[in-house]
Parts: sequence; C-alpha cells; structure tokens
Amino acid sequence: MAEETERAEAAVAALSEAEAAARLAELTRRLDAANRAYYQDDAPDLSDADYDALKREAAAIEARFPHLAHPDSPTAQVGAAPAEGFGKVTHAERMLSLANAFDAADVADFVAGIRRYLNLPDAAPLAFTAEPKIDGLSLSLRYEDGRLVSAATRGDGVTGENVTANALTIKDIPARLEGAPAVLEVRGEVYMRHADFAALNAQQAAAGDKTFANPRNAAAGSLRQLDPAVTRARPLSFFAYSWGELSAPLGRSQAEAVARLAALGFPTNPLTRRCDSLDEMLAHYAGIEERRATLGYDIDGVVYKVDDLALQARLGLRSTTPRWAIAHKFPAELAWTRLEAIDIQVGRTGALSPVARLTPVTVGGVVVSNATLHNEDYIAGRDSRGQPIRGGRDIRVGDWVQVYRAGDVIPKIADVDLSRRPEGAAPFVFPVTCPECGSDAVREEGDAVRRCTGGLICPAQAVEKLKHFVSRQAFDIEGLGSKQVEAFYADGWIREPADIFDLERNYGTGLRQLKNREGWGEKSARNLFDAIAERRRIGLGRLIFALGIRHVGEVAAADLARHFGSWAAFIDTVDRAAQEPAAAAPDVRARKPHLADSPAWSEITGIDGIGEAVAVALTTTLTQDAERASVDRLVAQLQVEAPPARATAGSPVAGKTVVFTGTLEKMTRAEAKARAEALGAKVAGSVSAKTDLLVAGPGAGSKAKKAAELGIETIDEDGWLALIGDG
DNA sequence: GTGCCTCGAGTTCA
DNA sequence: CTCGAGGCAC
Repeated sequence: MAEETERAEAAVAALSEAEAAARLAELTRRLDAANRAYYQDDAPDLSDADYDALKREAAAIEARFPHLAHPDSPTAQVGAAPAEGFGKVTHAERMLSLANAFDAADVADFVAGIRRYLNLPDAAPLAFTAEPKIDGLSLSLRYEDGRLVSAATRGDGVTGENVTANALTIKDIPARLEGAPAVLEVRGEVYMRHADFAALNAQQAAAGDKTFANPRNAAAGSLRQLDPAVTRARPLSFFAYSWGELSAPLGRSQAEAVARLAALGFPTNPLTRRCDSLDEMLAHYAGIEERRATLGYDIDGVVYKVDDLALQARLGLRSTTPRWAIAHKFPAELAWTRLEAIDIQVGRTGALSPVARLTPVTVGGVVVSNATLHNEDYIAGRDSRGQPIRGGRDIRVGDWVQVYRAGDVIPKIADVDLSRRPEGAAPFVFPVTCPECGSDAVREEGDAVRRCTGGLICPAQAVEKLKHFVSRQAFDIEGLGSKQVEAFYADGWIREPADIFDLERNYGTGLRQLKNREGWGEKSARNLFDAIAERRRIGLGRLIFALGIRHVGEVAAADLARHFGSWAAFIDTVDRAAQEPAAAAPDVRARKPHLADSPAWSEITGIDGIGEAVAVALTTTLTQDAERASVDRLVAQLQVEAPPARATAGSPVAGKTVVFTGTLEKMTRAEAKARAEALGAKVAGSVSAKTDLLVAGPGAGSKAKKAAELGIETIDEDGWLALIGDG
C-alpha cells in the first residue's frame, strides 16, 4: 500500500494547482458515482482496487493542496471505515418542530390566530396546504451546485447528526440534481413502508436478529447505522416537504415550491392539497384519515401550512415552531390495563411526582409499563383550577385505566373504568412527608405540586441536583453521567458539586483509588480526571444554570450571565438585593411595588425575562448558609468565563430599545416586535430615557411627543423597514 | 385583569 | 412532549 501511495503522491507532485483542482473534481465525480453504484444500486461498477486507487489519488491531492479539500469529499465520507459515532452538522437554518392541534376547534383557532396576526379580515382569501404527516424521522439534505454534500438528522433543531453516507443509500434521495439552485437544503421525512417493514422483520427473525416494534423505529434504527452497508440493505423511503437554506427561491407558494422539489426528482406526497377554507382543510383531514389504513405507510396526522410564502415570512417563527404551520394529530391510540401501584418520585426541586406502575400493555407499537400521573390533583380527578377532568373520576390502585402516549411519546392515563373498580379500592392518599427522607412535604398556596422541605438533607434531592449539575447543558462532564453520580453519591465520594473537582485529589492516589473501583481502570480514571479538569473553565451562564436554582433554567441563566458579565458582579448584586427590605418580605405577592425600588433588587428584576419569582429564588437560595458555602467552595475551584456577546451584534438595531407607536400599515404590531427582537433589539411599550428609537406611524400621540421632548430619534414605518433592510 | 408566549421541570422507552 | 406558571403586553 505504501508503495501505491507514494506513486499517487509522485503523480500529484507534478501538477499545478489548477490542474490539481480539475483532477480532484473529476476524481470526486467518479468516486461519487461509484459510491452511488455500490451503496445504493448494489451494483459496483469499479473494482475495489480501481476504487482504492482513485481514492488514494484524491487523498494525495487533498494532502498537497489542503484548501481544495471539501469537508464532504468522498475521501472523508462514503466508503470510509465506520466511525465511532456520527459527526455533528450545524443546520444553516434551524429545523423546527410543529405546534399541534388535537381537534377542529384547535385548527379553527390556528386559522383565526393567523388572520389576527396578519390583520386579515374574515372575508380576505387565505389559502393553506394540507398534507399527511409522515411518521418517520426528519432529514435535512444539503445540495451545493447540485451535489448532495450533507444529510443531517434534526437533532435538537440546531445541530444534528451527519448521516450523509447512509442517506446516499436511500433510493428516493438523489445524489445529484439538475437545474437546482446553487445552495439548496431539502427537508423531508425518512420512513419505512409497511410492506418493507414486514419483509425486514421477517428477514431479521429468520437471521435470529432482533425485530423492530414499528416502522418508525425500524427507519430510525436503519438510518443511524454506523456502517452504511447495513443501511443500504434496509428499505427506506423519503418524502420531501420543506426546505432550509436556499440561494434562490423555489416558488412563491408552498404548493409551487413543493412542485419544484418534485420536478427536481424528490418524491413528494400525492395527498398534498391546496385548501381555500377551514372547511376544506377539515374535509381533507377527514379524507386522509379515512384512507389511513390503505396508504401503505404510517402517518400520524395532517400538516397545514400557509400557502403564500410571503405571508409565511411575515408570520415568522416562535421559539421552536413556525407560526404559519400546525400539525392536526389523529386521535391517539388507546389501551386498557391495570394500575398496579402508584410510586412517588422526588425531583431536584423536591417536587413529589406520582408515577403509575402498570401491567405492561402495548400502545401504539410500544410496550408501556409506567405512566406519569403529574400531581395529586390529577389523581383526584381535578386540574390545577379545581375543574373536573375525566368527569371528576379519581384514580385508585387496582383500577382499570386507559393509557395513551401523548405526542406519541409520553404515556398518560386518559380514563378510568369505574365499573371494574375492585371492591374496597380506597382513594389514593398523597403522602405529606417525603418518601425518601421523611421531611415534611408541603404544598404552597396556588402551587400544583407538593415539595419535600428536606433540601440537601434529602438524598433524592441531592442526587438529582448533582445529576442536573453534570447534565449536558450544565457542566457536561464526559464520563460522569447520572449512573456514575448515583454510585459516587452512594459511596459518599461526591456529596455536592465542589466534591467533583476534589475527586482526583481525594481518590487519585492513596488507599481508595478510583481506578480500583469496579468497572474502572487506570485509563478510564485518567480520562475522567482529565474531563473534570477541562471543565474548571466554565461559562458564567452554564455555571448559574448548573446551580439548579428554582425558576432559573438555561435561558434565565444566560440572561443573567449576559447582564452581569462576571460571577463577582452577579453574586454581589444578589447579596445586596437580599439585604434590601423588599426582598426580606417572606411572601412575594404581598410585597408592595414601591418597596421594590431599591437599586440591586430592581437591577435584577429589570432584566428582560427576569421577574420577582426569579429574584426571590436567587436571593433566598444563594444567601442560605449551607447552600452558599457549597457554592463558594465550588466557585473557588473554577475559572469563570464571561459570556460572549450576542450573536445579533452585527444588526443595525442590536441592543437598541425600540418603541412602536401609532398605526402600522405594512405589518401588525406583533410582527414588528418579533422582527425587531429577531434582530437583537428590545421592544418596549412606552418611551423612556432608555429608549433609543421610536417608530411612529400615523396617529402617534403622546409617545411621539415624549420622544421629541427627550430628543429620541423618531422614524416612520418606511424608515424602519429601510433601516432593517426590508424595504 | 386577561391572554399570549416562553420557560422550567417533570415525564417514557428504545 | 406536556403542564403549570412566570413575565409581559394590552
């Protein structure tokens, strides 16, 4: 092999850069074709030796001219030995999920909400597309100059897994496109047809391999194979229904764009229709539901999208879902089973959550044996406002209950059969002490959950807090997951976060060593210590989030970090706020607003998105002696890094406070606000000294006057659109 | 005070 | 994925 590599290198050494580039393009084309033939058509058109020779030559060119190497080059991609895992792909445009509608009334609300947002009268035309919602997994295919360069799963919507080699084995997915925009991201669903699923399972069973519970699992399992040769043997299908980044528009409407995707060679769903009214949408839904069993593949509802793409753009996105689309779900599959027991779990905040232990039963292709029961009111047959649910029927141990999987995932109890209730079944008595530590469990006025008051004395709370601390969005320590945390806690090696950073000092050398624990060796112990050491440098936002303070999740922590910039500034302000009389009042709701004017307190509550509940949680938690000592001990071990500036820093209105007033003619107020915020501006309701810009439409009154008095820049709607480049 | 919308905290199974 | 509740605009 070395000899052949040398020969390839020698040939390349004679090439000019331009020649090398041309030769690499040619090699890439031939390798792609060969991969295609091999993986997809299962009909190799090149011998292995020829294939390897081409690949070596391409690799040699890439080695000599590294900037010519394409990240998705076939030398790096298809045909390579299976990787240990999939690479990550950051989507150029986020992959969204959809809001759900469960009945016609929800769909009607959706349509009405869109008319309201766009300020369209009831009589104005508004068309939607309606298409079956395929029950598979979504995939984003990126084409550059007509060539498939990457295929990625949805992941968390921002980054997904790179499954390019596997996608190339799917017959419905073209490797090359003719006449496509230079950049085209096609989004769609990978799924398995019923007939293919049955055949695959028969084959798996015959080979003694495990069979799949349902087509969706089979499709997901097949796409995530590390060896593309395995995926090639799995009969996967694909429907395109959407797109991400584009260098040129696909059309003016959803229907046109999907037709264009079909013309480019992608399968699109034949049951996609354009509907001009709510009635047509619902009729199409009914029609699809009727044909559901005969389609030959699983669907779980119907997706409606606003047809006009200009309107889609105006409607824009909420945090994780577009405003212009909704999934109308079919009723969930139901199954009856017996409730064996009700267990109580204790969460990180001390919340006592009841869990139903069920006689295992198949629901929607999956065996379910646990289901959430939410809280004590839910068991008693009431919602949080005291209104009856399930006709007010309570749930008792021994009852026959009807189970479904909410969103096809989380098992829940829909109903209870009173006629089959066993004689002598007593109403469930919710514990008033913590089942883990025996402390009182109290339910605060207006709160739906009962909480253990044990704090860190409670082993369940302590462990859950530690799990939160090491979780992915917090410290994310490789090799220290929830299993490990439980084991270390049980042995007393880790009782609080700071102990993690003492682990090597305490258990690296000496009598009790990590490497002598069961399942641990020299190498794995070293890896863990290194992973922990790496996290001594930590972002301020991650640190604040990791502390697990009530009401302070990822977003609030990031907001706090961005505002304060350093741990010292943050903790100092919290300390000062805690000493001010306003915070000292035990009941927030009883506090008088005028007391909240003290500077540190209002600095905290003045942060956008941070209110009183968060401020109270911060001040009370972080000034509690034991908790504070633990936090101080932790922070002393860390190098806390300032958060990066906002991603929107480049936009002309980033960081500016904008106020809209008067009548807006080209957009509704909600649109204007959403657009401005997307560009990093803060939108306020009234003009004050902090306002940077007033956008005044016709009929502007007192706000415009006040802005003039304060000397604040004022522009009209067109001026605004020009400023943000939406002229 | 009401009504979004977003966030936080809880949840299952493969 | 869902519920409950916090935060904020109207």
